[in-house]
Amino acid sequence: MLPELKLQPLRCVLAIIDQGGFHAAAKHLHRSQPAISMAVGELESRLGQALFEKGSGKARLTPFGQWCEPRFRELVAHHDRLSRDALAMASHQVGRVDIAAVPSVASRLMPDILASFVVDYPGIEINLHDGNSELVRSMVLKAEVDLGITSLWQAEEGLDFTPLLQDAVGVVCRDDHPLADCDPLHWRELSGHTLIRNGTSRLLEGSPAAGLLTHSTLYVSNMISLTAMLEAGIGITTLPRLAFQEERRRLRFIALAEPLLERRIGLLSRTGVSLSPAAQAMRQHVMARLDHSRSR
Amino acid sequence: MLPELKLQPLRCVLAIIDQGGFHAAAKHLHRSQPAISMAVGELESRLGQALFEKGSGKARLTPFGQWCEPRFRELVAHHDRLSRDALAMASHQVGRVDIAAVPSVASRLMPDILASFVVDYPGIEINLHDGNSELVRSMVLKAEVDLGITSLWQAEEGLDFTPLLQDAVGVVCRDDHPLADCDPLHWRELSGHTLIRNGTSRLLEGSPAAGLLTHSTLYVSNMISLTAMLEAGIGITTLPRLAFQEERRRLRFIALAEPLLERRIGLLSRTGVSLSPAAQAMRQHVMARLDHSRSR
DNA sequence: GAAGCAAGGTAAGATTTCCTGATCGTTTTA
DNA sequence: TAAAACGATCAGGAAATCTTACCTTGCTTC
Repeated sequence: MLPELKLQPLRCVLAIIDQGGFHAAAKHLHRSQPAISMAVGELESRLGQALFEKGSGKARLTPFGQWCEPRFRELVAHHDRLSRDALAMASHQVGRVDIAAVPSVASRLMPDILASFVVDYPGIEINLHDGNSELVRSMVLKAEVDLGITSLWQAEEGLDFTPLLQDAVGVVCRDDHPLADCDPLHWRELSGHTLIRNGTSRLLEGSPAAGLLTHSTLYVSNMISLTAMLEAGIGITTLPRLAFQEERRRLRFIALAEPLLERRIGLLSRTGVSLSPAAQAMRQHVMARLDHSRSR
Repeated sequence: MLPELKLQPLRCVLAIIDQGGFHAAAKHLHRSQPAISMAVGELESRLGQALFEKGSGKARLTPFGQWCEPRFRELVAHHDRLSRDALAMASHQVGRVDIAAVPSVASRLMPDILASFVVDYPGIEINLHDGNSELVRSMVLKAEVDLGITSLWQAEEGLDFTPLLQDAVGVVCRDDHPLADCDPLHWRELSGHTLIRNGTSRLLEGSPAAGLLTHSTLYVSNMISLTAMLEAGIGITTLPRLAFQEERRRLRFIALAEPLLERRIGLLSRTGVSLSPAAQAMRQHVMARLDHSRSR
């Protein structure tokens, strides 16, 4: 019913108009002149009306051609805009990526990573959320974010986990604490000290040190509160190294040698759906940066 | 640089989405399933990103595909709209035609002609101007109208004249005038009577009756004024039959037998530029109608 | 759990589309 | 009046595109 107006003949018509003739249009489009002639002829027969005046030496539009010209121009422009946008989207020049990361990663690793990312991909909009690993997991699962950076307790249906780095658990205490100079540290040396649990304490579960948790009566989830309590000398806590704020002068981080507890931090994404081009770029960038930083 | 997004593959993508699978889309588009597969594959490689998830049994969009879908739909819709509009324009279903006609034609012939035209072409907008033959000529020449219906004194560069009908000049007088019952009439019988000239009087120029004009001291261009003066018995005038308002009971039209003066009324259009589709339809319609009315 | 079915992908051949090079008629230019 | 430029036409060939036939995979069914 409707004739299919291919874009190439429309471009021919516009080129003839703009360049002022069939020959000029042919040169401009890198085609031979007969190709232009035939494309226009085909289009005209499809529409049932001539676009250019016949018989006269020069190429001049018919009234119908004049009516068509701006509309052809519009359609071609629309196509070109879409083509450009789609290509930009596909080639990671524009787009949007939503990431969720646990606070330690968000504050310690992401600044550098994102700083270099925005240099490489200045057109991509980035949204960074932070929350505990459970929140990150659920945001990825519900597709609220494209990527998560977190530790995963166990493999799960629908989630793909790519390990990035190992983060060793250690003890944090004030610099005047009796433990402050014991390095390396065995878990048994902790017994008898006041242990403040926090969101990462479940890393101890299943290890020989798990028993320490049962004797702890303090639980603080907020990192700022926790730091303040440690600085006040109220007790000690366990933290992965990445979660320890090194700029706290009065606090010490002492690696736990026995047992050696590590959380595996990695990239979390949904299986099944592939990533948006922007998210692909981000994923690749994160992996490259962390591989790079690990190797040096 | 920019990839050429052909419309057919875009239609394939939309059909797959709408029909829920490659096979269904193939049936819907009357193609074989591999054709769909290959078209999509071609498009994906052109964009550098997959539109559909690979490996899974069903056809599901990637995030990039979801981004593309509404845009593809828009572009295809834009194309279809243009295709439909252009076809409607080309096939005289819509459009606009501007006509100028001399008053006699505009009031005596055009009503019937336009009445049947709007039945055949309900979508075409018509603009009818009227004015004396000089104005009609100039409007056509300046492309202010597509067509003119008038008498033309002489052929002119840039104007194409197609005769439609002959309009005999006669004398108009009140029914109690001495000439009222003289039929046929010779121009010499007019001498001695008060002659009121009007816009059509120049038809007498170059004829044996031209001398009458020099003895006339009255000129009235407005037809209503002229009619009133004739009905008041002030004098007589000459008019083409078409310009004579037959519904004036007190006025008579007497054909001039010697000399037989006729104006040729015809279609005026510009040479060089072809007519808009709507004007083509109008031109054809006018010619058909007047041929028809002349033959009966 | 093997058979059957339906999904999409792949390969080879045929068809259509599209482009090129040569040539012609007409119009404009020198 | 000759020369040049423009657009149309034709035959041949290259490229895209479609079809038929067959394969692989995943799910259903008995």
